[in-house]
Amino acid sequence: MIDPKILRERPEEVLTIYRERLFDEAAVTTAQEVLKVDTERRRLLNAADELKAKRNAASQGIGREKDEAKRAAAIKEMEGVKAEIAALDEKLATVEVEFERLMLQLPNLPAENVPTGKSDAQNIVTREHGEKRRFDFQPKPHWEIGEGLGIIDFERGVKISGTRFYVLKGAGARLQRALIAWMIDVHVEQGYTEIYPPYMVKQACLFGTGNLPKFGDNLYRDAEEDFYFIPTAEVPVTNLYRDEILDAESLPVKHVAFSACFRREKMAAGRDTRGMKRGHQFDKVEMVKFVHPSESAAALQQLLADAEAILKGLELPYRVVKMCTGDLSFAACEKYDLEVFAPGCDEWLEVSSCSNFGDFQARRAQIRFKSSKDKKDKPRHVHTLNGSGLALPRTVIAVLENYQQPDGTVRVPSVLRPYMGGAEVIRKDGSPR
RNA sequence: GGAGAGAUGACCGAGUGGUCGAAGGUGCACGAUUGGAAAUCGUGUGUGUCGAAAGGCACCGCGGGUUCGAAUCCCGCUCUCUCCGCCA
Repeated sequence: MIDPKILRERPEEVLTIYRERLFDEAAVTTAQEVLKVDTERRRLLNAADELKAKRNAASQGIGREKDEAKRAAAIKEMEGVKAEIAALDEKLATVEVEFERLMLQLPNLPAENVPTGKSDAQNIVTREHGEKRRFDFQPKPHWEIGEGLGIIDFERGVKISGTRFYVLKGAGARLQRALIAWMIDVHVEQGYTEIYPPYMVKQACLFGTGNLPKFGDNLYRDAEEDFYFIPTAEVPVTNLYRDEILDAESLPVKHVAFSACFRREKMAAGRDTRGMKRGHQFDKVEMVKFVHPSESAAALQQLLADAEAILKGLELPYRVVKMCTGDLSFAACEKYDLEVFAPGCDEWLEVSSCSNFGDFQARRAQIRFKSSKDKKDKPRHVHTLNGSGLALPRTVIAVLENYQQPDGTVRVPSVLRPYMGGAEVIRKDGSPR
């Protein structure tokens, strides 16, 4: 949620940003409605508060009044006031619900340094790292490598769960598990505290991170109870401190969490159906930070570097892409993607997305901080950031495709060998078919 | 799933219709005292919202109701604890 005060005090500025930076006319319209509703809201609020002040004063008087006749008269008068208050409160409640509903739909405002652009075409490749490997044979896509080695079973995945599901087996499953364990270890080393979060959360959590109300059609949920399956560990981990006031001295708080992620991918129907690039369920290691507002810009750069350390450790060629305003996600004010090159499918795969949300999520989730030392310090919203470090299936794809050999085997990246029982090469494991 | 008990500020705990945003204690912060500390004494110590300010309003698990007035009464819900059942 953006700060309602900014919208109220500098409406033209906000509208211009929505129109000329985000190219989001729906947001412009919504913001204009918010302004109207807000004016009405404050009018009703002031009127109701005034009457309540009158009632409270009178009620105290009634409590002290000994004269029965005067007492009865005062009560009689207050009955009228009571009805007026009830009427105003009812209107106010309606207006407040509307205000909230609209505010939750407004996207975050981009940071100043975010380039203006309408689509991903205006994104900027900030830097590239590592050379694309030169092959003296035709590199295969991961689905061929995986099936050849008997470590990915697409057919059975579809049989038991349907399209967009696959099964990892033997060294394939182990490779993924090795990556998870190693990545978490790296991030812990970087100062992140490991979290094992619930994979199912209450609806309020999704409003907190900004997935709801706008993106509900990408979420799985329990039909009977208030449970949503998390689309990313960002949701439970960010909500860890929902409705809390953190000690300013404890910032920055840095967490790393591994979790399965569940996404309906309805919007992307038909896209990336081949291989394991886009599934309904995938694993991801996620970093989440809660920082002082003055430090979030630097914290984003560090977060990016922390994610990049994984790709560097794996010795995979990657590039850093800075999102332009039009490609920024709903809740982010600044965002970078990390794309790894997969020579088999011959494309850059997005394996990480590192975002600074400013106070947007903190405002929705009411995550604040205050100094425990300085008594005059008022609670303020923290800034939240998160970034994948990294998304698993695509990292597995990149490893398989970049480390493949002409005979169909795959070398194990050296950092993973200790996590793979010392194995240096993945060979055909003798699958039952 | 069945039965019972409970939910008040950072924490403990009082409060069963009126000056209660909430006694008392602990903790914490600042000050006094001290060579320094402990002990002691004093002062202070929630959040949100509206307002230029003065100040107002709201919040005692959550939501509704009764009343001129609700932390206190009524209804619904959630959560926690104990016992039983079941289970990884």
